[in-house]
Amino acid sequence: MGVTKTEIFTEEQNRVADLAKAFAHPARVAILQLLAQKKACVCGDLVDELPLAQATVSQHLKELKRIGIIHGEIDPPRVCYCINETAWEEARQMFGAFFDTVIVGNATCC
Amino acid sequence: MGVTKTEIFTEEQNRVADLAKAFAHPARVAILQLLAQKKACVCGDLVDELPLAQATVSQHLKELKRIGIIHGEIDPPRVCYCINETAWEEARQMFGAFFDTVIVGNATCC
DNA sequence: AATATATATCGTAATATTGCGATATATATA
DNA sequence: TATATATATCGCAATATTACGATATATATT
Repeated sequence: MGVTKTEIFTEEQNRVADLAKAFAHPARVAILQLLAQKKACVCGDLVDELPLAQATVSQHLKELKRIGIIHGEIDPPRVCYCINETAWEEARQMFGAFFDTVIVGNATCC
Repeated sequence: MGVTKTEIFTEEQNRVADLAKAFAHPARVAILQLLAQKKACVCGDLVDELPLAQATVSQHLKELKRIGIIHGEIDPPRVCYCINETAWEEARQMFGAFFDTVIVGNATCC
């Protein structure tokens, strides 16, 4: 169906999934890397760095904003995008906690 | 198009994106949590724990196997799934490194 | 006011994902 | 050999995602 049954999962599971979506496309990974390293901030610079159409980049930025991992500040006629450090920390915590739940070497069956 | 242009991104960017896909659906998050906490290992137990059809769970397991984050061991007629600890560590490293690339509080524009 | 610049949104096409019932497969047991 | 059990795969329908050209919007500059 392509329609995820979000209502049957916990808030945490849905949030982890949503945050993971920010990283689940190489273009968004590239955008986040550029923003994280402050190599680019202005939308147009991101478009220049990426081999994608302006409309496509804008769409990915919109998705990242929806997730909350970045925010944009209007500086007419430009828009400056930055990592939302609060959400970034939230993601770091969530994934960190997640990875720590595995007891390495504790395999009981396989 | 729904067709990602993987060839224009780096190996690392594509790998991060692929690993993130493992976490980018709440059902897969739930599966990984169950496996990580060893609350379930056998496919049928996962199906019992999740409010999804057996075919759907099997499909998610297949995707997780494709990514490499889990592996399955046949124990006829059952299949025991486990976290692939090597890939798990790879993911932990990759995301950890990624999160560390942000220079917190170093905003130059916004 | 007209124009240029930067970004967002619209519309559309192609492909991917999600979900499930039905069915296939493969092994153990009667 | 027939049957039961567990899992995988097939086929389909609905929805989501990705990508881009065209266009809209919004602000500066001439």
